[in-house]
Formats: sequence, C-alpha cells, structure tokens
Amino acid sequence: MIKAIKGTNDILPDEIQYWNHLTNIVLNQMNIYNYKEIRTPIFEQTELFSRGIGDSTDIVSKEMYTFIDRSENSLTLKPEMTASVVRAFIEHSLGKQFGLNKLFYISPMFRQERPQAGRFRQFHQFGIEAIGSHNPYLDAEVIQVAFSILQNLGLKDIEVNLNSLGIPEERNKFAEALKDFLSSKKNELSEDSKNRLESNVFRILDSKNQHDQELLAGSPSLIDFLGEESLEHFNKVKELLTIAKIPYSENHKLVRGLDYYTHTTFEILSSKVGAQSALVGGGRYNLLIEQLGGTSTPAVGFAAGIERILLACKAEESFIPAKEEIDIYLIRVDKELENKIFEIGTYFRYNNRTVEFDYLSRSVKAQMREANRLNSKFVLFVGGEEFSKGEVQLKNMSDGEQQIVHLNNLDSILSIIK
RNA sequence: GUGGGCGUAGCUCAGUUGGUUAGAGCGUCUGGUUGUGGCCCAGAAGGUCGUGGGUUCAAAUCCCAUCGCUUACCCCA
Repeated sequence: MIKAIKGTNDILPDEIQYWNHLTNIVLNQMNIYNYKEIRTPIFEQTELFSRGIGDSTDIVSKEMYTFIDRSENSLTLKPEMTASVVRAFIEHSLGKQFGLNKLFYISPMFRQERPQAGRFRQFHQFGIEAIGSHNPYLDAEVIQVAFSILQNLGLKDIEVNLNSLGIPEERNKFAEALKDFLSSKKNELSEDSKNRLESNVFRILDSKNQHDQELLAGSPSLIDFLGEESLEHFNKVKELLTIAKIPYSENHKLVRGLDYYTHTTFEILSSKVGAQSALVGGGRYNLLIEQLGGTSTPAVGFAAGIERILLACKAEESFIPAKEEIDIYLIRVDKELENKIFEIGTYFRYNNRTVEFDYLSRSVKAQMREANRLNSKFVLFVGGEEFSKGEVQLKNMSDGEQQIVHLNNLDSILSIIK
C-alpha cells in the first residue's frame, strides 16, 4: 500500500471542520485588524532562505527540503514564510506604494525533522508581517492579533512570553558577557550546551537540561544590556499590552532561533500540547529587509502553527464544530423514478438548497436511514399512488409531520425548508 | 541523528502460563410484511494477527531482523 510521506497528514472530512472554523476566525480577525492576504509560491530559490533565515540555524543547515531542478537551480520548499513575504515585498516595491504594509498568510510549510506531537514535515502556519514602521504600537498590535485569534478559538490556557533582544550591538555585548560567565563552568555544561557556547550562546538560556539551568543561576541578563532606546521601546510595548488587557510574562531567557530578530520577541505557549508548546512565535526583524537586498525597513510579525493550535483546541475542548446537516433528502419510492428524483434534486439545488438522494439503489427504509444519518431536515417521498396524481409527500424529520405537495407547486417547499 | 513505547476487523481495543474454525463494542450492509428514520431486535460482510526469518508437535502469544506509527531530545510553529 502506498502511504503518505512520513510527517505529512491527510485532513479527512471530519477533521476539516476544525480547520475551516479556524480559517474563518483567522480571516475575520485579519479583516478586523486590516491585514491583507498575500500568497507566495510553495518553493523559492534556496538562497532566499539561507540568507534570510541564517546559514547557521537548524532550519537551514539540516531541515530544508532542497532539490535541484532540471535547469540545475537549487530550489527549496518554504520552511517558513517571512523570507518569502519579504522577497515579494522587495520584488514588487510594496514599500514604495504604501508607507506601511500589513500582510497576512495561511500556508503549508516544509521542514525535514523527526515528527512528534505538534511537529510535522508538512505543517501549516498562518501569520502576519507588518512592514514599514518601528512604532511599538505595531509590536503590540501584532501580539494582539495573535492573542485575539486564540481567544476567539476559545483557548484559555495560554501564556504570552515577552522579551526584547535589543539591537545587534547590545546583543553582542550580552553574548560576550554570557560567554564569559559560562566559560568557567564549561566542563559542567551538557554536551549540547558546550557546542552552543560556540555556535549560539543564547540557546543555552532555554536549555531543557536541568543542570544547565542550575549553572545559569546568577548569569547576566539581557535586559541589563539594553540601551535607552531599546528599553523605551520595550517598555512601551509592555504598556500597550496592559492597555489591551493582554496578560504576559516577561521572560528574559526567551531567545528565538531565527537570526533576523531584533527588539521585541514573543511566544504564546500552551501547556496542553506536549513538548512543542509554542503555538505562536514572532517578533521584530528590523534588519531582514536590508539583508535581503531591499532598502532598510523595520518590520514585525508572527507565525502560528495551525496543527498545534488545533491540538490545544481539542485538548481544551475550546469549541465544537457545528453539526453537519442537509436541507432535504429525496426518497425514490419507485425504482423507475430515477430521472424524476434527479429533476427535483436539480430544482432544489439550483435554488441553493442542500439536497441528497440515493445512488446505491437502496430500499425506502435504507434511504430513510441515510436521510437520518445525514441529519436531513426534510425528506420528500416521490412515488406511489400520490405521484400518479402529481403529488409528493414532504416529511419534517424533527417532528415527523407529513404533508402533501403538488409537483407543480414545488416552490412552496422552498419557503418551508429554509 | 539518538532514546522510549506500540503494531490483532474501517475505528477503539480484548486475546488468560504458546494449545480447537482469532473475539467484543462502535461503524457498515440486509431484514423486522406490501412505501417511512432515530431506540430496539435478528442476521451478514469484513482480519496475510505490520513483514520476513527462527524456536516448537503447536506461535497473535517466545526470540531475531526489518518496516511503520508514536513520543521525547536537538530545534522550531
């Protein structure tokens, strides 16, 4: 049997109801906050991601689906969307059309990792990118959009973590201080963290190794290295979150894996979805656009994992998808009336009613059972004696009431069934 | 890449110290009088017990390998 690729999932009809509900909420909130949808290709030149996300990140160094096409170009299935949006922003000079571009997307992403709870090789994100302003009101708004969506999904057990990474100079000073602090304890660090000491010191901060965390006691804190402007920006964001009534925790150990972040970073976590608890991650990336060849433009955004969010929704039973039902089921009482059934069905469908009838030549009883299984609001019996008089029987499935309707009077049913 | 757990019907699972034709619930299908659902009742279909090898008189059950799923680490949404 041919099976789906490891880490990919079929979303079957029962499941799609959850996805549609989420999509509707996302679209609605994007409309409320006035973000415009953007769609970019599923693959890009590999160089976009290696330059945009950072060569040393795990995503680029070991997780990308990269292949050479027939023209010898190196292409990559997008592992995240920010680089693609920025590429489109630059390519189409969106920054010259509008001072501020507020964009959102919903799209599949691809990373070749070992699957686990809340992590897949093809997974889906929605997210926003607000490009063109360093205003802290926008940082707060971005967090607010994410928070509003989760709230509208009915999630309660979520936590916003907030930090600021400042500007590169401040971050570099902090990195050195942290390195100094930890190098004396180097031998005690976990193997992973020893490597991080060279590759990316910040990662030691959120190490899951208990002993690493003990060694971090009394370590320098990023917040102490922020300059006045960075601090002011950070404080403003916090003030605005308070006005927006968004509870948050300041977490100075929150560093994010992508190279392009500056200033504000945040995550929204759920404790109900396993180890991969970050539902949403994002922050400000003021240097990325220039890095990718555009004119220096500040920006801020987030990405949200749809699979993880739905996992949380199910764990919390935060919403129940609407019960599926149809308007009317047509029952073929006499075998030879197939054309008539099709004709009546066509009439109702052309009038925008959800109609179903039997395609399996089943008995009247079986057709009734099917109508019931489909939660049909009404049933129409076509055949027998009354049909020879040009009549059909309409039955209301909730109270069992039946009435005779003339075939040349079908429009009277339209007003009854919806 | 590394470690743990698990692979029996469409789904969720049972299968006792290895011992008759491998079971249940749900779902599906048919029927319970001539044209009427839900509840109920009766019956049916559906399984190479993941795959391959080994031990044994005998393997779903024990051993090995392999594949798959799952979970955690790294990292990330």
